[in-house]
Amino acid sequence: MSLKAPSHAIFALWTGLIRANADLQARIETALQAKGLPPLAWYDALWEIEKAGTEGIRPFALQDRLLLPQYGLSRLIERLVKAGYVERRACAGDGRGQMLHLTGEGARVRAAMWPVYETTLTGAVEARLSAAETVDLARLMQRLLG
Amino acid sequence: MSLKAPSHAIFALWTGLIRANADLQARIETALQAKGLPPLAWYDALWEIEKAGTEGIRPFALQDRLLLPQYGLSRLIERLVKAGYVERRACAGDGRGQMLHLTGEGARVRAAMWPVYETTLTGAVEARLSAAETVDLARLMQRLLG
DNA sequence: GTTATATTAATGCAACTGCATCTACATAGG
DNA sequence: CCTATGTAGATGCAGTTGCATTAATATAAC
Repeated sequence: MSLKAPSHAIFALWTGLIRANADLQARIETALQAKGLPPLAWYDALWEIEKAGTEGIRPFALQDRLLLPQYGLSRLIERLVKAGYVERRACAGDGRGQMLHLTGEGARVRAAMWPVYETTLTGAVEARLSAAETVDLARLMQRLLG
Repeated sequence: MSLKAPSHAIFALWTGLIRANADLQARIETALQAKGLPPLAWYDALWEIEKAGTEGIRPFALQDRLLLPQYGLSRLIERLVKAGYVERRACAGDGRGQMLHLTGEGARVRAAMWPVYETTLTGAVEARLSAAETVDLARLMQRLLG
């Protein structure tokens, strides 16, 4: 039978998690901001909408993927629309709903964000972890998520 | 010489980090809120101030430990003072500064938060990771932090 | 069809955050 | 002493978030 982890190990994990998250997030946001690009949260939304293609996608379907509450998503979409990156279209078959579509400008901005996002993140991780450690850490993190 | 981790492993790590952080944070905040206790951010501040004892502590000294910007800390302290959990006292030798002290009520609330915090966090982690995995994960996270 | 319940999305309001700036005091250089 | 620069902390404002509620439509029960 397995022993329980001592509380201090769990708290070391927890504080490490918080700090690593804050550190990486800050690096990415700073890099994006330095290039005059939108915040990271927009990237994920634009990407999910872009993947939906000509079909479009319903807001409620984005909710789980984006880890946002309903009103948070509603307002994020509102901003994306106002910025001209996303279009709302009526939803055939459900009068309550809407289909979201990426505009050309939205695609352009998403594409511009990607290399900044990617190089900042991989740069920061590779500076500190070997390939093997990265894989191990990713695997353990998945286990932590159940 | 070591190989670079493939980008997908780094992104798996990154999304795992975000989700694990959000998941644990949400559990703790929910548990605290369910007991009518203040948010998690208050705990750390109260605890640091409590550790400072009768000496008290200067706000700028809390900044690094609490991972807050200067104005964020200023306002957190403002709320803690208004709630009656913290006292500001004049700072001998530096007219700009102040010394922060925990009140009895502050200590009581901090103490009430602890078991909720602790059991929620350890419960969530122990449900998914063995002791060995927890230690490994904590160690790798430290490495990620440089 | 009518009523009850559920789902999609938006919104009023208060609290909170980020950014830039400001005030007050401290320290250094002349 | 006086001025210049640095540091501690607060704050105005605009933008964002959380919570609760609302509006509109859909589905289920009768």
